[in-house]
Amino acid sequence: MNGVSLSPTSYIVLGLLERLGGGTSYKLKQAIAESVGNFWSVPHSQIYAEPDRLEQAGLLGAERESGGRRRTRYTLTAEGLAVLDAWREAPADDGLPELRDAALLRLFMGADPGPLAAVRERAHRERLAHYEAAKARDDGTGDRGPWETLEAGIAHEGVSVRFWSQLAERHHHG
Amino acid sequence: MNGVSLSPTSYIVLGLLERLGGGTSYKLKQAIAESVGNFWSVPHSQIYAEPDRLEQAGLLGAERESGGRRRTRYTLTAEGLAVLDAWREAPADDGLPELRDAALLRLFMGADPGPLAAVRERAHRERLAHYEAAKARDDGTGDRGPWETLEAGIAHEGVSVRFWSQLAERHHHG
DNA sequence: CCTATCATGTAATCCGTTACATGATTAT
DNA sequence: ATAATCATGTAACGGATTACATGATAGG
Repeated sequence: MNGVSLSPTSYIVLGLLERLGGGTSYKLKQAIAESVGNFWSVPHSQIYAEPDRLEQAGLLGAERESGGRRRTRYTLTAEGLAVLDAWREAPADDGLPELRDAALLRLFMGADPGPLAAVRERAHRERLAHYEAAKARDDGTGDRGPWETLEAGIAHEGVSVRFWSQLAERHHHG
Repeated sequence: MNGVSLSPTSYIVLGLLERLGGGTSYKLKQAIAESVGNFWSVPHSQIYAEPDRLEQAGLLGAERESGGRRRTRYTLTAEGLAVLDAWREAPADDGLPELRDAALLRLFMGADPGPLAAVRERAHRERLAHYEAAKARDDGTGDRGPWETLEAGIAHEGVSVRFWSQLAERHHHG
């Protein structure tokens, strides 16, 4: 029982390395960008720093190239897999998420809703379209997890579009 | 034009101090807890640290008690108000928010949806009820901003309840 | 009076943001 | 060859998280 405390970023790294069967930080970066990054992004400097920490903790093994690109390839250790499994099976004691929407913050603090709503409506419509395209490309044969979270994303983008478009309507002639 | 770069936390402090007409960090803490903190919380240590920074930057004035509780009372300076106004009037160039829901992360990474969904459905229902109670208490005479953001919160909690309850249904017998 | 909770901060550490830097490929 | 972009990191800084600490006030 070593007491390393792991962050969501840690589990993203562990989980994707499991799915990919190991890989470099750059590989992770790509994998995040097109999947989990849609609802939980990780800056690329962290994608290089975090596997290092996990290696120190014994959850990853690393092989470093000496020549060429000198890249480092990480793989899950048995302990890393155990930790990942334990996290998946643990009771979900996470706190509820917050919206943390900077546009809502401006609105709350008294910004003019008109321009704000117009900009946000467009942006959310685009993201919604992007998610729906991704869903259309999905043939349903892969893991369930990513598919479910995509559904969640679509649902939330839907209400965002409705919220901002209604707000825009109430303010576009005033 | 001094180049202090302000964070969302900064604007929360500035905006609430404007609304409250000045106050101590503890007063801010309470004000955040019952309003903007619902979608953008700030840890209490930051609520003590941030006004200090803003004072250094000349955006707040501070009066420190010498006896008793030795508390510090902050007020907006003219420059602070100008900065707050500029932010409210600026084009909304903020990036879209991310869900960053730890339960979605577990789901994505392969956790069993059943227990997860049951727990989250309950939690979101409670928060939804809490928001709706707050809405019922609102007599509509106050600022629009908080009311609009409350609407946004209700809408998002609604889809969260639907998402997790549907997921729970699909998994509660198997 | 004693204890619990309110009120008010400070400190250590860690993580995220941003910027810097540079070697490898690919395209022209 | 040269330029562009891909790939792979490092470093500095600041803000967030977490823990520690302690003086006031209220309730019993």
